[in-house]
Amino acid sequence: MLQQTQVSTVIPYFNNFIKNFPTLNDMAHAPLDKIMAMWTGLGYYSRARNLHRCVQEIVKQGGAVPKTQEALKALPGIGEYTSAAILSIGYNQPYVPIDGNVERITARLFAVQEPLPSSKPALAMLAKTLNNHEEALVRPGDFAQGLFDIGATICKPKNPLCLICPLSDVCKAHQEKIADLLPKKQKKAEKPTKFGVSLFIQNSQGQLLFRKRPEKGVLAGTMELPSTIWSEQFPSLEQAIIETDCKGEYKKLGDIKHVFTHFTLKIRLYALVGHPDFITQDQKNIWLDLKELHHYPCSTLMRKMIAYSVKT
DNA sequence: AAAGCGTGGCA
DNA sequence: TTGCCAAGCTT
Repeated sequence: MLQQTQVSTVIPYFNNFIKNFPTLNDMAHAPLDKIMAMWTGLGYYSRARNLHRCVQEIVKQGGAVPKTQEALKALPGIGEYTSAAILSIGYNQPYVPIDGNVERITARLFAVQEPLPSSKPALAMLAKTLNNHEEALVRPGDFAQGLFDIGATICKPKNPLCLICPLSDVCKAHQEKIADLLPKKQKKAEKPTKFGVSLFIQNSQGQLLFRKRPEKGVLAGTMELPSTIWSEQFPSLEQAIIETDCKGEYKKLGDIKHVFTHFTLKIRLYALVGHPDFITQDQKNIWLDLKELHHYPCSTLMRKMIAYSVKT
């Protein structure tokens, strides 16, 4: 959960997961659908599948979380960082988990001028030397937590609080008064904007028409309103009706904007006038009361669209 | 190996 | 408003 996600965001999700799945065994035997539904709003939905597969694999192997980095990294969703975090915090082994905080601290401590991400290997080499002190090696977990907390609260990306930093004595960037300029970043490509049309379709019982997105790609496996693919410009309503196979008379509701990591999305919303007579009950068409939507995985984008449609 | 993959908070 | 960034992993 914490991968690329702030602690304050994770806490309520974490508590809910622990309540529903007190043991690895509980989660391993839960349906993926339930885990996906509980992940609603947290983003990066492949993490939910990986977590489920990971727990199932551990239970299959006997139920003990592996104690070697090699075995941990072989599990779905666990890479260099997470394996090191488990080993240091969970098993008190002398690993240094290298996240964005540790990279930033390291870049400043050693005044690394090379920009991210190409400096990652060099920063990793340097970061792995940070625990070469007796106190650090006695309590590897506390040492790792300490690095995270310094990064999050003192050695911040902007306006680092060097005046109260316990590392300022040994920080090369601070000595050179360039802490706030590091780490340097390579320029990112400009975000493209994509456009789509989505349809708000309610039946006579007040249920909404949903479909399930493909298991790969953006928002994989989450529920969505019938939608066109997202392309270079707004598709016409006619195109949307053909593409979604939802014939009928529609009225325009308005446009919604949503920002993803690597593109911006603009969605034009239409609502069906009256009730549909064209939708057959089949595999891809799913009618849901809004009250039962929480049993299904649903992106924040889709919740935004639904809220907008209901209000309009 | 570079790109794909969410969302929310904050300057 | 916009851009940055967060306890990264996968392909």
